[in-house]
Amino acid sequence: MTRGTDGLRERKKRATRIALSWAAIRLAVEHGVDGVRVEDIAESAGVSLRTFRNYFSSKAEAIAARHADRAMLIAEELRARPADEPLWTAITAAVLARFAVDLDGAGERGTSTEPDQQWIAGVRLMVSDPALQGELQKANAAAQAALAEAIAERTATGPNEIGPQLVAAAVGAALTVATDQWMRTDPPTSLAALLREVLQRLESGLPIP
Amino acid sequence: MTRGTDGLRERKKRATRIALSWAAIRLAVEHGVDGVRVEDIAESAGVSLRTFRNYFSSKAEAIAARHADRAMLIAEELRARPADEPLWTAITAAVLARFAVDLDGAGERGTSTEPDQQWIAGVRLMVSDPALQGELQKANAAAQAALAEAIAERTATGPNEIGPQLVAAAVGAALTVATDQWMRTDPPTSLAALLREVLQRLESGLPIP
DNA sequence: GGCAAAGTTGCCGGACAGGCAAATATCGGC
DNA sequence: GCCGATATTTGCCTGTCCGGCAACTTTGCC
Repeated sequence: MTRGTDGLRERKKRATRIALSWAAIRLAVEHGVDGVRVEDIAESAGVSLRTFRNYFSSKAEAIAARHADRAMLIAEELRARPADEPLWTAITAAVLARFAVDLDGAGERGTSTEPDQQWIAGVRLMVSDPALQGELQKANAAAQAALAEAIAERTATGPNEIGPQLVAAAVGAALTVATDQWMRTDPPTSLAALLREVLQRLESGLPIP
Repeated sequence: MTRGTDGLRERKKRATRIALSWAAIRLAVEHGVDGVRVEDIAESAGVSLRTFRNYFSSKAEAIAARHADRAMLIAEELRARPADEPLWTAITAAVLARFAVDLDGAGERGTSTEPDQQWIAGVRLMVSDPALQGELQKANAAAQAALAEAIAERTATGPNEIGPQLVAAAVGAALTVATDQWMRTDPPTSLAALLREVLQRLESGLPIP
C-alpha cells in the first residue's frame, strides 16, 4: 500500500508541484497576476518552462492549486469523524478542522505561528481577481464532488443521488460566502465564527428574519 | 430612461453579441471546444477576429455568454414578484419562470415549439467540458451577486449582509445541482420538478432522511 | 550493473491576447 | 438633410501561451 506513495520520485514530484504553486502565488501577489509570466514562475521554482506545463496547464491553475489541494481535504476530514455523529455536526467539525490551518498558520509553510500572511494575501488575490475566480470555482467544484461522495458514504446513499450532491454544493457555497465575508470585514473577525454561522443557517433552512 | 437602450447602435451591438455567442455554441457543439478557432467563430458571425475580441476576452466566455445573460434574469424575475409573497415562494416562482424557457423552447431563437435542441446541446457541453466549467461558474457567481441584491431589497437587508449572500449562493448551488442531475438522468425527467425539489430541500434545512 | 519506466528539457508551430491608430458608422443638434 | 462629436470596427503588430515531439536524464527494480 505504501508502494509508490513515498518513493523518491513521488516525493520530488509533490515537492516540485508545491514549489511551483507557492512561487506562482508569491509572484502573483507581488506583481499582480498579469505582471508575472509563466516563465518567471518556472525559473523561481528552478525548473524549465516546459516542465511547468507538465504540472499545470495555466498560470491560474498553478496559483489556485494550493487552495484546490486544501479544499479536497475537507472530504477526508469528514470521513475521519465518528460515524454516529449527526451529519451537520460532523460537517461543521470537518470544515473547522481544515480551516483552522489558515487561521493559526500551522500549515505546511512551517515556521511562523501567526497566520500565514503569504497565504492570506494569496487567498485575497484569488477571491478578488476575476482572472482567478474561474479556476477557484473549478477547484471548489472538484472538492464538492469529493465531499458529496463522503456524505453519501456516511448517509448510506448513492453518491449520485440528489441529496448528497445538494448538501455538498450548499456547503461549498456557504464556505465561499463565509470566506468572502471574512475578507471584506475590516476589523478582522473570526473565520471560525463565520463558518459556524453559515453552516448553522443552512441547517435551519436559511431563515431570513 | 429609454435613452440609449434602443438606438440603432445598441441594437446592433446586442445583435452582434448574441450572434457571436450562438455561433460559438453551435461550432463548439459541432466540432468540440478545441476544434474551433476564435477566427472561425468571428467569421461565422460576419465580423473580424479583432471585433470578436472587443466583445469577449476568450472563446469560453463567448460560449458561456448566453447562459450568463439568462442567469442574470433570475434576479429581475424575483423583483417582479409581488412584495408580500413569502421569500421562498417568490424565489421558486422566479427560477421556474426563467427556466421554463429552456424547457419549452420559447426562447429568443424563435420558431420551434419543442425544446431548443441547440441550446440543450450547448448546456450539455458547458457542464461537461472542463474547459468551460470555469467560465460557467464565473457566470453563476455574477448572477448570484445580482440575486443577492434582489433578495436584500425584498428582505430589507443590506446587500452585503451575510443573509442574502448565503441564500443567493445556496440557490445558485441548488440550480447547478438540479441541472447536473437533469442532464445525467437517462429517461429525461422534468427540470421543473427537480428545481422545485432542490429549493424545497434548501428551505427545509437539507434533511438527509 | 543494467534495463525499463517515468520525468525533464529544448524546440517548434499554431493560436490567443490586447495596445494602437486609421477607417467607418451612428448620434444629436442645427 | 448636413456636420461635428462620439462610438465601433478593423488591420496590424508584438508578446505570450499552449501542447506535440523526440532526445536526454533520473529513478525503480531485478
